[in-house]
Amino acid sequence: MIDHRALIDDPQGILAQLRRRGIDSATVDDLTRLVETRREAIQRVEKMRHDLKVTSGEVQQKAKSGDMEAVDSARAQLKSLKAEIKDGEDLQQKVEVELENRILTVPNLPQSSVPDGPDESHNRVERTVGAPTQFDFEPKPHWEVAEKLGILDFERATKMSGSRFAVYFGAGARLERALINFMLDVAAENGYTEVLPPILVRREAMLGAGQYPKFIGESFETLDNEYALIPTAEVPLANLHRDEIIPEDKLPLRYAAFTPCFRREAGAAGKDTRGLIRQHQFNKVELFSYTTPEQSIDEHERLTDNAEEILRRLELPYQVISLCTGDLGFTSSKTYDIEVWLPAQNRYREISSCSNCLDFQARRAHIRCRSTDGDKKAKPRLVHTLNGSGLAVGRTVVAILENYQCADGSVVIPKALVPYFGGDRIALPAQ
RNA sequence: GGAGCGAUGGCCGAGUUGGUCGAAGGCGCUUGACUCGAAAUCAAGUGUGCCGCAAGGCACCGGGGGUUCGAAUCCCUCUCGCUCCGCCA
Repeated sequence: MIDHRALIDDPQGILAQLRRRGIDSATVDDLTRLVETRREAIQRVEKMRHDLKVTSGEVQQKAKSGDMEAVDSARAQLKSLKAEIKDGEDLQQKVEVELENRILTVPNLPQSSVPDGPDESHNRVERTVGAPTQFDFEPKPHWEVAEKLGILDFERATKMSGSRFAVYFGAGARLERALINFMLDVAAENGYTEVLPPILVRREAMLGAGQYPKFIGESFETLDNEYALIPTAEVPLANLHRDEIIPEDKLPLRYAAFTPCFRREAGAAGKDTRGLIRQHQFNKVELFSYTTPEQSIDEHERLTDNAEEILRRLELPYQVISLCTGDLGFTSSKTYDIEVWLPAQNRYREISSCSNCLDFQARRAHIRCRSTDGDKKAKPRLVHTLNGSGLAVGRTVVAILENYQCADGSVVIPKALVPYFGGDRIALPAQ
């Protein structure tokens, strides 16, 4: 959620930044008007409440002195004031609800270093690491590799769950598990505290993380609508410090969480229907940082590098791109996508997305920090939050199966993963 | 699932015949005095948000709603916690 104070202080500045994301001036004008209406409503109500308070005290004095006639007439008078206040409060609440509803649909302001552009074709490649894997045979898509090895079964998954699900068998299940452990260990080395959070959360948690109300249609909920299945561990991690004031010397706080993630993929009908790329349920290790406002720009680079480190250690070729304003996620002020090379698709595909939300999530979730050195009178400030996949596990399996496949159909296990996997190759099953 | 009890400031804990209570007291913390320094002692200060240029004002005693001129205090409801019973692992 953007800062509504800023709409009064610098509406032109806000408009200029939101324009880059395709928000028109009418929207900003509406919001600014609402903010001002709200202010007027508050001032009117507070004035009346003040009068009520003072006069109410006088009633007590009169009652004490036994002047019951004066008490009765004051009561009648206050009763009508009370009714006026009630009307004023209703109006104020109406304005505030409307402002809230409107402002919740406004995306975060992009950082100046974010490239402009309407769609992904304007994303900027920041760096490329490694070169596309070379083969002396035609590399197969991962689902063919996997089915031949007997480690992934998409058809049987439909028996219990329908499309966009997979069953892992044997070495496949083991590979997924090895990757999870490997990623969590690397995260721990980099200073992240491991967290195993609930994956069923209340709607307020979805709101706090910025998923709701915008993406209600993307989520799975329980039948009573009491709980939502998390679409990413970002949701529980962003709510971890709800309503807290964190001493600044504790920041940055870094967390890594392995969780399953659940997404309807409502807008993706027909896309990536084969294989592990786009599933309703997938595993992910998520990295999350809470920082002071001063730290977040640097932390964004660090967090992205921590995610890249997984690919470097697995010796998988990748590139890092900076999303343009039109491709930026709702809550993000700047996002780096890490894309891994997939030989069978002959292109790079997203395997991680690292975003700096600045104070956008913190404002909704009431997460603040306070200076710890000297200045005890310092006002609490909103923290900055950052998140990134480190990495999407299923897609990492895809990348390994495709990049490490051999002509005979077997798959080599990346060296860094051998101790976790307990072997250096997935061989074809004996006939 | 049934019955009962509870939720107050960083922590502990008063306040529940409604009235000046943002809230006693203690602890903790900050600053000052004393001290070579520390401890002890003494004094003062010590929540958050919103509106306001400011002075100041308004709100908040788990969340929401109600009664009343006036509610931390009364009523309803939700969430969370504890105790007992039942049920399940």
